[in-house]
Amino acid sequence: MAKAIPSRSENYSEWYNELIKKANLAENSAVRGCMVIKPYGFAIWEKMQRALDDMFKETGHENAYFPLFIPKSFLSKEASHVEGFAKECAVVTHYRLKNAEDGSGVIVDPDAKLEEELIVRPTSETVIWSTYKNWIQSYRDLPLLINQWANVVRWEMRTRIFLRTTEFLWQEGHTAHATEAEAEAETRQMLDVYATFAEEWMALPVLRGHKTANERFAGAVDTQCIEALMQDGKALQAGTSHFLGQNFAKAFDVQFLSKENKLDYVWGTSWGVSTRLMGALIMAHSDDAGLVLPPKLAPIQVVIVPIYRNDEQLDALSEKLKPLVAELRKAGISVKYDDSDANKPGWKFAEYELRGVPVRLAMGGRDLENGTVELARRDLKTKETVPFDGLTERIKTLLDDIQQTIYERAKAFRADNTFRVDTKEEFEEQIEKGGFLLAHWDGTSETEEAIKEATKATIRCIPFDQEPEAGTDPFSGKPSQGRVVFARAY
RNA sequence: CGGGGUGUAGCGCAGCCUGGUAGCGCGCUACGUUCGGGACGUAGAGGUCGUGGGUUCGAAUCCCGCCACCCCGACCA
Repeated sequence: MAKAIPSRSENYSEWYNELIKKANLAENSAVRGCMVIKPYGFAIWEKMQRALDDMFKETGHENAYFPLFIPKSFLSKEASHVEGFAKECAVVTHYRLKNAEDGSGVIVDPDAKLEEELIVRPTSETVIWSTYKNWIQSYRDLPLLINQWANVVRWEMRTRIFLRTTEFLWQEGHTAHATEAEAEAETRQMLDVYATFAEEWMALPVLRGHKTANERFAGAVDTQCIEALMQDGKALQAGTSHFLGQNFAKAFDVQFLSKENKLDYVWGTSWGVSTRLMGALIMAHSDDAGLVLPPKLAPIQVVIVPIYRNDEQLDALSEKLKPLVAELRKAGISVKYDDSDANKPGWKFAEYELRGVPVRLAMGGRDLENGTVELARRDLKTKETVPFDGLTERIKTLLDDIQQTIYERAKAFRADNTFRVDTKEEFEEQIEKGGFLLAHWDGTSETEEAIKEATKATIRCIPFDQEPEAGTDPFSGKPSQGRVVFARAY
């Protein structure tokens, strides 16, 4: 047991950190708060990117790229936007280094001070809207549907690998529309894209809803989000979509001539998901033996382990297994055939469990005689001996089943950890245990703040499917029209 | 930014209190035996003890500064 990780119940954060390291997803870097994403981890991110990118394209978006640096003056054009991000911006002040006179190394050349300082983008609304001003003149230029894949920097006080790093990777969509209704529809459409991606690809059930004013994106009129529940009972915001109204259009003077020859400001949206999704993926499904990956995002879907005593046996197994590898690949399944002599089968079994490979196929001398293989599934940790013939179909079905089972399991977990609470006492007791709390809220920021102060819980969202229900806020005693979702969050 | 903890071989740690030849386990290399749930033997390689100063005949060990990382809180995707 050379590579065991701590259990979730022992220490959830240590389990999370160790799992990421041991499964070769990522590691901390020489730079504070920044991570190195390792090949295995990046392969998962690439699969996420691919799936999302396809969905963006299907909904009519195009990719582009805008600069890493933002002139300081841009950021201050939208008042609430700058207020939201000012505290966490990295600033470039100089453009040259030189050797120190005393030979102690390189120093910043004081003569190379930038006239206008540059901000490393914490998000790109400002630089993009300053560009849109030039791109948009007429209603014929609209809608403008752009996405970019990029890195951003937010100087956070406390970082946590994948969940909150100083630099992270993401995509940010930025669209401009002729009408308010169209921009609102776009905001909702992209949130639904995220929800579909989370549920169908990540096997992660999510709640969809609006953020409260407190939790809203700096510069947005409305922020919509998908919220997921992690195994430790904490909530995680997995994606956001913002209706920007005409805020950025006005800040950057982006106007267009309508069909009626009237000049008006365009309506905007922006939406994003980040490498934080990796954290969500890990925390939602994995267990004490390691990662559990949904087949649709697993870099390796099937690992094949031959069990042999000598070269002759390996040759005999390979002769049987290599055509299977080819057949599985032809069926679009990613397969690793691990015939390396470096480790014993038992070691390999543990290793691939740690790395979350959904299906393991083992074949030894006995199987060869019987025309069978051993098929093991990572999600349930069960295994069965099955006929060699018809394996490709069987594995395809199995992968689908695993994808479904992981999703259902996460959904059941969420159902078991969602509670309707009606009194302050119930609320305070339950929030300590974790989970989503459905409680009445009087709609005021003051009460929301007070609840956060008292319980560390925030309103994760006002669900789209909120049922109208008369009640009273358990904290303020004031009337409420419906329940919102509270939780402690990452 | 507050509170706590840790920095010694690739990884995990002991040694520090009480200064005196830098150690253990895993991993790594070679060879042999093994191989159906994290194998074993033999022989090896590998460390300016985070960093800068100080005390001392002598510092991983004592003193001061700095840096980094982790955990817990306040801010955030």
